[in-house]
Amino acid sequence: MPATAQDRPLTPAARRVLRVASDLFYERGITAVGMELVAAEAGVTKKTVYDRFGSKDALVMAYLRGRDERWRAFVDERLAAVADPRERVLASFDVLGEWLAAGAGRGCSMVNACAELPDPSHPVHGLAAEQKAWTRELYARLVRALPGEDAAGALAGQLAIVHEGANVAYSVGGVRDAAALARAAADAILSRRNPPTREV
Amino acid sequence: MPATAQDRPLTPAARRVLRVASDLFYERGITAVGMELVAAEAGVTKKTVYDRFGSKDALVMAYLRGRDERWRAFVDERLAAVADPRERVLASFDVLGEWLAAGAGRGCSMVNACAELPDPSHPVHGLAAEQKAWTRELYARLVRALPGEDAAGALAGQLAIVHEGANVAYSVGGVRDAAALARAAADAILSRRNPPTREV
DNA sequence: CACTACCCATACCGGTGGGTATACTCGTGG
DNA sequence: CCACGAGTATACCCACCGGTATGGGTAGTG
Repeated sequence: MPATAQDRPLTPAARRVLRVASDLFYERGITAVGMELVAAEAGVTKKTVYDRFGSKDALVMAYLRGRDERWRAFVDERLAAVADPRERVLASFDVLGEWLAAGAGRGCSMVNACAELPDPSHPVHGLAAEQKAWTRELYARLVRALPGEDAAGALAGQLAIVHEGANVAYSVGGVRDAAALARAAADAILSRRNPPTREV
Repeated sequence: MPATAQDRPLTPAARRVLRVASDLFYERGITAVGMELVAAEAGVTKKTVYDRFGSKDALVMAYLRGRDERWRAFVDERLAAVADPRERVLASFDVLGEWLAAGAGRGCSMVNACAELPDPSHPVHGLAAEQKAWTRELYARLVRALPGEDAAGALAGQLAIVHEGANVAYSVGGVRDAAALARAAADAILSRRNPPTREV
């Protein structure tokens, strides 16, 4: 394991740097934000930033990992409160809607990062793929909890696509009710082989 | 109208520049590709590039407009060959699959451009929003052709989201059969209120 | 006490990138 | 015949950016 990936708890200054960098990278873009700005905004010297994180790439990875962690925790927490398996699938889109409304309307940080750092060998792409796989796995788990569902893989793939699409439609297309539309789409997808109890 | 938006036919050198720039911007990213490289790759001087296009932003806009035009023409041509209204909606996802397979796996140029140029006042965002609106309108038209469909708007929004999601799932998530999954999702969405003739 | 971890301040370097300036060539059409 | 549009070639400017270097300060701890 490379020494860059320190698992030691972050120092106070490093926490400030990471918090500021996360906001700046997400809202203004990774390439558009220089290390000088990050340091200044965090009330810290550039040297401190490089002492703690080593490089801009490493700071970017920390930013993306942190955001992803917060997102997963948010989803897990919200979905745990929903009992009905079918409703839990649909609730995931309400969660997305909440997340989108709370954010800066800049869409998925992973998608943005992949667009900004197009080199496929950049670690960002691995992280993004992993994140998308997590989403598919999430839906696979949720779908398997439905009564008598067999083709969990295909269904999960479809739901993940709807999920992704809502994100883009909201941020790039300006579709304010993207999450609601996505929920409706998911409802239709589920109703195909797995109609809600007592539907017409 | 600003003088920058010249409608005069492009000179041969300008065409070469635009073609080369389109490939480079799409495959390596807008920010990562400098004007010097574009000029060199097109066998042209930087001065020529600036004489023809005025600025990098203008060249980027021309690139995006051209790509969008090609995409729309491709869709229109392919869909015109499909007679059945319902099948035509589904065929739009086959068209997307073909387009994705032929491309460099770098996803939607509009989404990428918005990620790379996050300033909301940048003209790219307007263009991207317009493009997404076109997609929704496309699906609205296709849906209105279905027998007895009333809620065309909501359906079109859902289909557009699926469309967008397939694009992202393919390029960022590495889901090779994203288009097929999207088609299946669209089928489910349509079957909700508009089942195919003679279904179980 | 000395050592280490953490942090501040400032200056610097090499590379790159968007954009401009100057001066010359060549073909075409009024 | 000459003016003009298109293009070549080269050099240049300036700003910014990732990253480094040096050097000093303070608090906790064995």
